[in-house]
Amino acid sequence: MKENKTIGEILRENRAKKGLLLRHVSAKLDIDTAILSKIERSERKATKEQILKLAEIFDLDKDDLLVLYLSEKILYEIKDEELGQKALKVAEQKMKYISKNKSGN
Amino acid sequence: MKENKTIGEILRENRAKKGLLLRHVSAKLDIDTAILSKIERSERKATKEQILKLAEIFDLDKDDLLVLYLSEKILYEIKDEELGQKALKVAEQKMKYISKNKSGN
DNA sequence: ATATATTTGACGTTAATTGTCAAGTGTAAT
DNA sequence: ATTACACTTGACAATTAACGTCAAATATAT
Repeated sequence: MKENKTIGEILRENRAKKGLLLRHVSAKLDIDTAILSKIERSERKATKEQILKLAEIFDLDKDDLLVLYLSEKILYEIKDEELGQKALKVAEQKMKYISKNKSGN
Repeated sequence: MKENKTIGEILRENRAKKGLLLRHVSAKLDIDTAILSKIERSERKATKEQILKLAEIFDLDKDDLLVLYLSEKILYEIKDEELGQKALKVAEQKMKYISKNKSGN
């Protein structure tokens, strides 16, 4: 039973839970409501900074939200690629290799 | 015993193996030698089209090279992120979920 | 020293991202 | 049915990043 909501869906749910309007939240982000609307409907991507602010606004765990955000960014890169799955696995391998060989490890 | 060459290193090795100069290969790609030089030293990313041409030029398996290319693109997205590993895993989960729910599956 | 191959960095151009704005749609209450 | 409000949509502008050229600098070999 895996959850599989988009970050946009999560943002919208949390905004509703707090009883906030697009207007309120977008003001805090200092952007037009139009953009926030699009972010919530996955029509646009948020910036990292916006994600961090949103985590604050909704009292969500920043790391959790960031992980979700980054995973969507990754998927965006390979969404139209046949070889996406394989590329992901190779990326993981490389990542492990890199962190193994980090100084101070 | 994992190989861990960059795509740039692979390209340079293969160019050497064929005894070709930057000039020769870059001409086929229709770009300046400067760019190819940078690609080989991982200072620039190639485009997908360039990767496909390079696979042809060096008689390499296109899928293999593309997977490598995509994996580097993915890593590029998260290279400075603490949460990169986690994001990759989540991306893989999502990816599986997506392909499960594809039509004609 | 010349010649050739590669590298470097300053600089355009193009394309993608991020945003605004104004008009449009949906919904609920008067 | 018109007013009011929340949200959505699409055309457009501004900013940033990607992609390229070019000419000068550096290396390497003859």
